[in-house]
Formats: sequence, C-alpha cells, structure tokens
Amino acid sequence: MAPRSQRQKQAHKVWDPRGAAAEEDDENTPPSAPPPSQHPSSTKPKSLKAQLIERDARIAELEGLNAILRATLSDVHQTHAAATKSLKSEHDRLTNRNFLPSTTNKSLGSQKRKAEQALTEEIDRKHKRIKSVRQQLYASKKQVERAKKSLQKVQDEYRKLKTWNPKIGNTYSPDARELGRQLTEDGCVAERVEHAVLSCAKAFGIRVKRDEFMSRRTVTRAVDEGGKYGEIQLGREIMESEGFVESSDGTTYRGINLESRHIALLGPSYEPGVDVSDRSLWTRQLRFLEVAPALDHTGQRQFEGTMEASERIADVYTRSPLAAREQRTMEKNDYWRKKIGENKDHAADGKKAFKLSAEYKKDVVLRDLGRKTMEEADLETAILLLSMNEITNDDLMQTGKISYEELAVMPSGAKTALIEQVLERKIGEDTFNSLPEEDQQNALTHVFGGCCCHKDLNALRYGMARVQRVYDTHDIPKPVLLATKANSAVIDLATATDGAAFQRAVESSTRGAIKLLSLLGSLLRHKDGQRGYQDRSSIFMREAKKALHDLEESGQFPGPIQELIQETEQGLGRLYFLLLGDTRSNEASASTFQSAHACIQNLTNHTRHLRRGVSKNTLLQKYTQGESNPCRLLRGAVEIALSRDFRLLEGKHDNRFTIGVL
DNA sequence: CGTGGAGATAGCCGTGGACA
DNA sequence: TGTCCACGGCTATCTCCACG
Repeated sequence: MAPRSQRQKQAHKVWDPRGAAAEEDDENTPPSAPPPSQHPSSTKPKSLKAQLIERDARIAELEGLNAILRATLSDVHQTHAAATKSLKSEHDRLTNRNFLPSTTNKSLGSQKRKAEQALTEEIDRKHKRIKSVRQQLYASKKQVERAKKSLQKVQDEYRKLKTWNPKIGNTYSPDARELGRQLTEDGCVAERVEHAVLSCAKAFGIRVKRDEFMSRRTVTRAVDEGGKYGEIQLGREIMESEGFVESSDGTTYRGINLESRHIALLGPSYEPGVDVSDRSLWTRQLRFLEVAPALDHTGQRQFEGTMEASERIADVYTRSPLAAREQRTMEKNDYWRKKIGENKDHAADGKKAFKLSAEYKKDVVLRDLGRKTMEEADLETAILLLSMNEITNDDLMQTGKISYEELAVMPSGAKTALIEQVLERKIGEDTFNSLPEEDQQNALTHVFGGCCCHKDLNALRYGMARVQRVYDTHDIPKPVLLATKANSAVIDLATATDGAAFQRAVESSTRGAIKLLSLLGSLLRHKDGQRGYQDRSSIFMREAKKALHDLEESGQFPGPIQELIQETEQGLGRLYFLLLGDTRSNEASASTFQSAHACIQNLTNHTRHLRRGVSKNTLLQKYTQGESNPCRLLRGAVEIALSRDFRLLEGKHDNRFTIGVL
C-alpha cells in the first residue's frame, strides 16, 4: 500500500473515533504482556492431619466437581446426541435437497452436451447451407448478369428491328429503293411515297430512322435505276436464251402515239433457292421492254422503235458491271439473231413491221454466214475479187439505203464498210443457198402471231357482210331496223321514204342480232357503273333491302339479268364460231335462211321496245308485283336467237352448218 | 530520313429543295 | 416532271509533325 499522504493523515486524525489515545495505540503494534498473577504464596508448612483433612475436603470438592462434570458431560452427551440427531436430520434434509440439483445438474450437463452437439451439428448444417446459399447467390448473380446482358441484347435487337434505317451511310439501301419503286408501281405518286412509308411504318409499330424517307426526286431516280436494272437483266436474259418472241402494240394518249413492247422467253424464275443456271428449271417469262412515244403507228416507225430499243439494251448491258463480270458483250444485232417471232396487230401496219423485221433478220443472218464462210473457208482471193467486182453501185445504194448523190460523196472509209457489208451478204447468200432447206428455215425462223381479237373481229365482220348479201339474194325481208333515238325520230317523221333525211337515217342504222346483242350489252352491262340495268336495279335493291328489312346486303338483282348476260355471252361466242365456218362455205339453202330469219325477226320484234328504254321504276314495279319483267322477256328473246334456233339449225347440218341468216 | 498518325482539303456523289 | 444547285457525307490526297 502506498504511504498515506499528509492530507490523508490529517483527514484520518479528524474523523478517527478512537481519539488521540488511539493515535498512540497503533493497531499494528502487538499488545503488551499481561500483568503477573496475584496468587499469595505459602509461607509455613501444615500438619499431616490437616493435610489429610484438606485433601479429603479437596477430594470431596473434586468429587462434587466430578459429579457436576459428569452431569454436565451427560448433558453434553445428550445435547450432542440431540445435536447430532438434529444435524443428521438436517444433513439428510440437505442431502435430499442437494440430490435434485445434482440430478438436475447432471441432466442439464447431459442436455448441455447434447445441446452443444446438436448446436455443433446445426452450425455445420448452417455452414453448409450458407456455403450452398453463397453458391446459389453467386450463380444467381451470374444469372442476373447474363440475363441483363441478354435483355440488353434483346432490347438492342428489338430497337434495331423496331427502327428501320432506310439508308446505308448517306445512300438509300437497295431495299429502300425497291420499296420506292414498288410503291410507285402500285400507283403511289413519287411525292407521297415518303408519307406512305412513314404511315405504314407507324401502323406496323415500327419507326423509320429520323422519320424521313425518300424525296420525290430520289424516288424518281430509283425508278429510273430500276428501268436500267431491268434493261441490263433483259440484255443478259436475251444473250442467255435460245430465242425469244417480241410482242408489241400501240395506242394514243392525248394525241401522242405510244408503242409498248414485251418479250417472251425462257428464263430463270429467280425464286430463292432455285439454281439460276439450271436451264431445265427455266420457265416462260414475260418481260416488259418499254412504252415509248412514237411519231406514228406505221410499220416503219414500229420497226425503227424496235431497232432503238435493241440498240439501247445492247449498249446498257455491254457497259454494265454484269457484262464485265461475265466477260461478254452484246451488240444490237444479237437482239435480231435471237428473235424468232413477233406478236402484233393482225393489221396492215403490224404486217409491214413484221416484214421489215424479217428482212433485217435475214440480212443479219446472211451476213453472219458470209463472215463465217470467209473466216472458215479461207476463200481464195480470186473468188473474193470476183465477188467484189460483181458489186454494183445499185447494191451499195440499196444496202446503204442512200441515193446516188450520197454515194458519190461518201467518205472512202464508209464506202469500204458498205462494200464489205455487201460482200458479206453476197457470200452469205451463196452459202445460204447451198444449205438444206430445213437448215435454211431454221436459220431464218421468224414467226408471226396475229392478234386473236382482230381475227375474231374480222371473222364476225366477214360473216355479217355475207349475211347482209343473203337478204338481197333470196329476197327476204330484213330484220327490224334498230335505229338510234335520233334516226328513229327522223324515220317516224319522214313523209316520204325517198327523202334524203329518211335515206340517210336508214342507211346509218343497223339491224339484226349482232346489233341487238350490242344493244343488250350496253343496256345491261353499261360500263359507267350506273346506267346498266344490273347496276340500276342493284342500287335500288340495295336501298330497298335496307329500307324494308334493314339488311346490309348486295343489291344483286335475283336471277334473270345475270343469267341473261351469261347466255348472251355464250350465244355470242357460238355465233362467232358458226360465222367463222360461214366464211369457208356457201352451202346454206334458202329454206334454212328463211327459218332462221323468222327467229331473228321474231327476236327483234319482241325486243324492239328496247330502243325506247325501260325506266328503273317500270322495271322494279313489274318485279315487285311479281309480273313478267323485261328481263325475262329479253332472256326469252335471246334464247330464241342464240340457243334454240342455233340448236335447230345445227341439228340439220351436224354442227357444221353455215349460218346465212341475220 | 523513313514511317505512320492526325488534320486539312478537294472532289465526287447522293440527296432534296426551289423553280419553271 | 425535269433541271439546277446547295448541302453534307465520304474518300483520296496532301501536309505537318512526332518518333525511331
């Protein structure tokens, strides 16, 4: 212990209850020795008797003390016994009392050990579980990372798909250009293509990048490109093909002649997965060549148009990368070498154009032969000279299609080329003439396909012309005149049949079944969509169905009109064929004419009121009242004209009867 | 002094607007 | 519908500069 400080000592002195005396009596000082005993000491010896008496007294005193001690001892024994008993009892009680805690303690220890063991096992399990969970957590984290990446990828792809970029860099992609062309082809004006594309994109749930598409100007460029691509492809297909047929026709639009040209050839379909080079898979392809303006529709102009087109295709293809890759060129005459036929109007201009084409092709083929002969046969110089000597100015003028004056001033180079041309032709002709006839025909194959409509029309016209003559020949009254409203009025008003107005009205009017069919056509199937009976009735019926029964249905007129139209068409078709037969035969007899004539007369009389027209209301009134309506009447008339009587007439002549009536 | 990268520049080309 | 022209992107080329 650290010695007390002065302040502590003072504090102790102040509060020490023992006072100053205690200060000197240090508790650490051992107590002083006890004072010596005060027993008095014997100074003189006693007698024996006294001594005995004293001893007896002492003995008695001791015996009394002994008895007291014994009694005390006995008390002590008793007290001890009682205490022992009590203690034992207490001991037993305590022992008993301690037994339970001990037992409990033992049980608790056991439980503790068990609990510890269980806890240890639980901890092990928990550790394993934690490890497992950590692994799962790790895996989950990785999965989340991968899922995020996948999601991002999908979102990117979705964004990519959702947003269509029509450009590659600053240039519209081939797909975009194709789309522009397609929309234009489908009738969308170039200026509205952008709006159409953006609108469609919006409807389909996608977006066009920058919300922009081609301007009108660029759409037009794409269309032009498409035309050039088409020409390149056509040039290639012509060069690949064994031969092709060209078809053409013309029309006028706002006073300008327009010529259209198509080409039919065997070519690849370009379907995905189909081998383009496998010729066995090639099918007939119809290729658009051009629609080009022309000064007129003459045969010469048509031929010149084809020449221009062939030159253009040969030029475009030859200058194309495609030709460069295939290391092939096309010259304008290749077009003619491959052309094996033409489809044209069955008219004079078409025939003229075909003739010019055939001549040109012959020239190309013969000169080819001439060149080939000169190259292969290595003709002797003498023969060549001889042939050249035979070339006259007329030959040159004819070949070059030039006048004598033009020939005279022609530069020597051009003249040499012309001479060479004539020489090739002369030698080619010699070679050609030496070929077998079959080879000659094959070399010059150039087929003409006339317009079937023209053939059809011509057959009918020839038939009509012959029929008209029959009335006069056999002195048969002609069918009722089916005059126009104006002519009909003139005829009705005329006082004399020899007046100029009457004559003109009659001459300009026609009659007979063909005219009737024509009228039926315009009456029933008028192309303006309003005036034909079927249209008028359709409009009314639609309204009537709506008003009467609240039905949103078509206004189709039940039955008769549709059937009538069909029968009319069928009958007309059969009439054509019969008339075709008529142009080749004159075997019809007068009686046949008369019976057929009666039918036609009947027909035209029954239907004469057609000229006055039938109002919509009359028609519908009759229909709704369940009466026989004009349609039924018409149908009956046509049946007479085109069905029953033709069957009758055919029966007499085994389906080869020549119609001579109408 | 050669090489390669970065920046500047000219020319080509595609595009779209203005205009007739 | 065609022509003209401006604009902007792309590319080849040039120039400059740093570095080994």
